[in-house]
Amino acid sequence: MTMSKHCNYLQVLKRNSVDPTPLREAVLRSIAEQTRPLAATEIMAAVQIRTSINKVTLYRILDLFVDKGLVKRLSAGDRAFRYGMGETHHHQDHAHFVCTRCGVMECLEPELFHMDVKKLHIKGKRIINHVDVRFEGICENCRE
Amino acid sequence: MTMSKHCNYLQVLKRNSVDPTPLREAVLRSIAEQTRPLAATEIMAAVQIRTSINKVTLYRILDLFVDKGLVKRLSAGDRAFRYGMGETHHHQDHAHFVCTRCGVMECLEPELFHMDVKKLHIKGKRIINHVDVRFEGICENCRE
DNA sequence: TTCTGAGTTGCAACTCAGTTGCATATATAT
DNA sequence: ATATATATGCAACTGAGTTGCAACTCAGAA
Repeated sequence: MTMSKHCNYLQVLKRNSVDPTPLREAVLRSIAEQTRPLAATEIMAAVQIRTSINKVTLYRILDLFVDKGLVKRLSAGDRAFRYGMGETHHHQDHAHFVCTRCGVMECLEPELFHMDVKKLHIKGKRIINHVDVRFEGICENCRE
Repeated sequence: MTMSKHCNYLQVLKRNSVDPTPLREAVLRSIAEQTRPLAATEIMAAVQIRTSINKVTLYRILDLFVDKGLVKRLSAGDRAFRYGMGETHHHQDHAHFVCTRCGVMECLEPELFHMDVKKLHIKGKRIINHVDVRFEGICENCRE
C-alpha cells in the first residue's frame, strides 16, 4: 500500500487538479507513506514533525483530497474517520480490517479479498458507485 | 426487516438477558418497527412520541442492546451511528446501502447480497468475527 | 412494614472530532 | 503595482456521544 519515497507528490497533486502547496504535499506524503489508513490526529502529528499546520487547514486539505478522489475517507466503527490513499496505479481498491480490541485499522491485500462493483447486480433502481467492506475481529498483536 | 407489531418485546428483552423496563421496550420497539437502521436522534424522536426519555438513558440502552447483540451499531459514513436489529430468527444478516445525496441508510434484502464470514479465508493470524458491507450510491428517491 | 441495595433514570457538564466565520497571508493575473 | 482569487490561521461553535453523581424504583431481608 506504501507509495515509493521517491514519488513526486507535487506531480500527483497536479495530476489530480489540486494546487500544490507545501502543506498539501506534507499531508499527502503522510498518508501515502503508511501501510494503514490514519485518523486526522495521527496525520496531524505526522505532519507536525516537519512543518506546523493548523487543524482546520488539515481538515480542509483532507476534504479537498477526498473530493478529488485522491484520498478515501473510511469509517473504522469509532467516531474518528481514517484517511487512506484512493485508487491509483499504486493503490488498488481493497477491503479493511478493524481490531475491536485496540481499534487499529489495517488494509487487506487486494488479492485477499476483492469485489468488483461493476459485476454486482443489486436489484432495485439504486445507482451503486462504491462498496466498502470492513472486517472486524482481533488483530495479530492483540492475540499475543 | 420489520418485526411484527404483535411481537412481545418484553419477551425478547428477557430472552436476551436484559431487564425489561418500559423505556427499553419503547427503544426496542422503535428500532424493530423500521425497515432501515435509525440514528440515535431518530430513535429519540420516535420514543418521545409516546414516552419521555433522556438522551443519556437512550445511549445507555443502545450500548446495552449492542452489548447483548440485540442491536447492531452501523456506520453510515457520516458522524452518527445507525442502530438496526441484530441477527435473530426475524432478522438475518444483510448488507446496507447509503445514499451519498440524502444520507439515508437502507437495508438490502439478504438474498440480494450475502457473505458468510465462516467461509472466508483471510490469510494472516487475525481472528475475523464479522464483516460489514456498505454500498454507496444514489437511492431511488434522489434519482427522481 | 420499613429498610436496605442493586439496578435504572435524569441532569449538568464534559469530550472529541470536525466546522464556521472571518481575518490575514500568499499567489496569480492585469 | 494593484486587483482578485486561493490558502492558511485563529477563536468560537456544533453535534454526537460520555461521565459523574444524585434521585428514583423495586425485590428481598429484617
